[in-house]
Amino acid sequence: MTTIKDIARLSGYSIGTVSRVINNHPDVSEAARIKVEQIIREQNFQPNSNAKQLKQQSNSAVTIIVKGYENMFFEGILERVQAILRDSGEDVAVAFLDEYSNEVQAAIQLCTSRKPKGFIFLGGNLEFFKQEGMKIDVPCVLLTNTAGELNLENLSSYSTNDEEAGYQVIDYLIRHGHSEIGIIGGSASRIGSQIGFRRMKGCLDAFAAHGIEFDEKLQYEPSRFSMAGGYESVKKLLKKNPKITAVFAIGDTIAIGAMRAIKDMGFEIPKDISIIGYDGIESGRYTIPRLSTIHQDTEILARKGVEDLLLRINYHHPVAHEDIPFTLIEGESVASPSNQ
Amino acid sequence: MTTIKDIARLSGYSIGTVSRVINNHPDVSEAARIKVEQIIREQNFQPNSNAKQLKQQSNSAVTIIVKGYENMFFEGILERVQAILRDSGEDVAVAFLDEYSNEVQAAIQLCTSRKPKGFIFLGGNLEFFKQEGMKIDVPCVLLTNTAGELNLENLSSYSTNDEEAGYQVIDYLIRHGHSEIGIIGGSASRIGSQIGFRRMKGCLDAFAAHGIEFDEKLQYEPSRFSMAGGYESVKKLLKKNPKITAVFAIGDTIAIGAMRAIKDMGFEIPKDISIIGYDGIESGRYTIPRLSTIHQDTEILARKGVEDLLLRINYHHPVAHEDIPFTLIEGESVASPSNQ
DNA sequence: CTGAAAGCGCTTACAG
DNA sequence: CTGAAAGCGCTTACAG
Repeated sequence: MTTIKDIARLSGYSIGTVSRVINNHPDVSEAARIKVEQIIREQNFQPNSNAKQLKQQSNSAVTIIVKGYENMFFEGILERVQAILRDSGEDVAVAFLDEYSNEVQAAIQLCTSRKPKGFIFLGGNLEFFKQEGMKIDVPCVLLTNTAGELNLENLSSYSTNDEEAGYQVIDYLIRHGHSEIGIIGGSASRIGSQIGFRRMKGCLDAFAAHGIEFDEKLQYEPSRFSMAGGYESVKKLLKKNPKITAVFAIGDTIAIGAMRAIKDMGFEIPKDISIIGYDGIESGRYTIPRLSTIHQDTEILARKGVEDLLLRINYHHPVAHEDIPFTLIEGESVASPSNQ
Repeated sequence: MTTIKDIARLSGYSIGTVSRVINNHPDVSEAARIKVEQIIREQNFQPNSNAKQLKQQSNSAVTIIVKGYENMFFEGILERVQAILRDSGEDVAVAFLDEYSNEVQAAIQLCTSRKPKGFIFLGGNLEFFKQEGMKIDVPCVLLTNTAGELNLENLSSYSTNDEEAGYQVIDYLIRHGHSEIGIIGGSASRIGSQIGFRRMKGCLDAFAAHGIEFDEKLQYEPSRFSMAGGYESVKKLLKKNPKITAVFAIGDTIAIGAMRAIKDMGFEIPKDISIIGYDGIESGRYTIPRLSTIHQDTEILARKGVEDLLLRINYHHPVAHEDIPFTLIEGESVASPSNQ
């Protein structure tokens, strides 16, 4: 195997100088840089990352923590994040966690055993970060949830403005003539740290703005972020409240499960029941009928998240919290209620 | 940070002995083992994996190479493989590759730069493995394709019997009264190394067994393993051959895209056109109508693959090639042709 | 700008 | 069964 020693010997420079060239140190002569780079290319030399990391006291891998299995939206982001990271020469480790597990504790443990350079969280509960987020001693980025109010020195976040989007969804449904609107998804707890809560908050504002009442008991049903979750929760919801004419599923994965349940209950979408999702996943463009939804830009989310993390790992940039744009996509799953 | 040095000091034994305890070496006294293990527990000590791997000349991470973006079947396996590997205490790195890229070359490169312990391939082209598979110097497992005939010393494989399953699919459609059957998916090349080809082979046998002709020009259309691919390919197929009454998509992801296209062309499923997929992904149970398909057991696939890899990494077990069972799931997407 | 050298935290012959 | 020591391939003060 070719090591830095070989490159040193072959180039006529010392190991130290070769190392400096590899790491783009400024204090290297042009001549040395050119010569060393040439030899590296000739030998197709790859520095041993274990040795490098041993010195630098960190593992090369950026770890992506995905909260929830079979959440298709996260799968899409994961693919992009991984690809961008790889193009930047970074190693990528992945850990899938249950939707309800403590991702911060998992990260803390990984810090001592694997020493990753940084974390990207796909989904996260702010409550966990508030409790012991600072125990994670490497840069973190939270995607699809806002952590601005936590003000942690090691946590950036990028997400759509969930509140604003929630508002637009309900406003959109109301403008289509719906007044008995159901909402599914998220956990029932009112901690305010869950993504579902922020979307819900926007919904409530929209109901209030239109002077329409919203009875959580009769119009809300919690659900896991899965198709099975959506299937069960919408069934419960429509059974306990047959007056509902439109459903907002706070994730497309949930919405797709719900569509199937609505169909199984004998209703037509959107004639009998309208449904709108959130995320804008690829699958939603192929459902029958096509799913109306709030589209989050996966590409921007992934790119901003990785860029932020790398700048903080390599150049100690400060944390940032940014909204990324969203658009309401009109599919075929929303219509005016037929009894109008 | 606690290092092996601290454990040595605290336990009263040398670094060497501590290392032997950690690595379960036989030549350690019972007393030493107990004492050292106690201190390790007290200190919550985690060995530095970089140092370990530097010595052992390998990286801890098992790397999963996923061939193709947005292939929902692979995403499901990925989640399970990652979880099982993590439960075994293994680090997991992931690399998503384009469906048509050379995964073997990618692996060879990773070997020199990252030194993984082993690879799990989700999808793979046998041709690439035949050419330079032996250049990968760590154990490999190929999932969802059979590599038995290649007889490589470093490659195990687990998959359904694609030929048998392909046979059953066509047999099933023919028994439903279809004779003009279209097939979509896979690449047009007849190398015989692609998964599509094996399924196709079984299909051809079934046509022959029933004495029905199959004109590849008029009844086959290649497609990427994506919903967009399925959408486009079935459109082409039905345009060039309007007599088709049933379509076999060799992957559920393709099938879901195709269903949407069929609908957009003004046909009803299964009244006008029947469709059947392959894989048995979760999403197929929520489509409208539900997708009929060949179900591969993700759990078994993931578990066998990981088990095999670990046994070969740790105990130098021999390679294996095994068929895993499949079942034809009758959804709602296949009916008898209406003009019968 | 460059080189010699210490040291990161481990593993593993070697000697006893 | 145990310890002392070399060495894995790098990075980085330090000295010049």
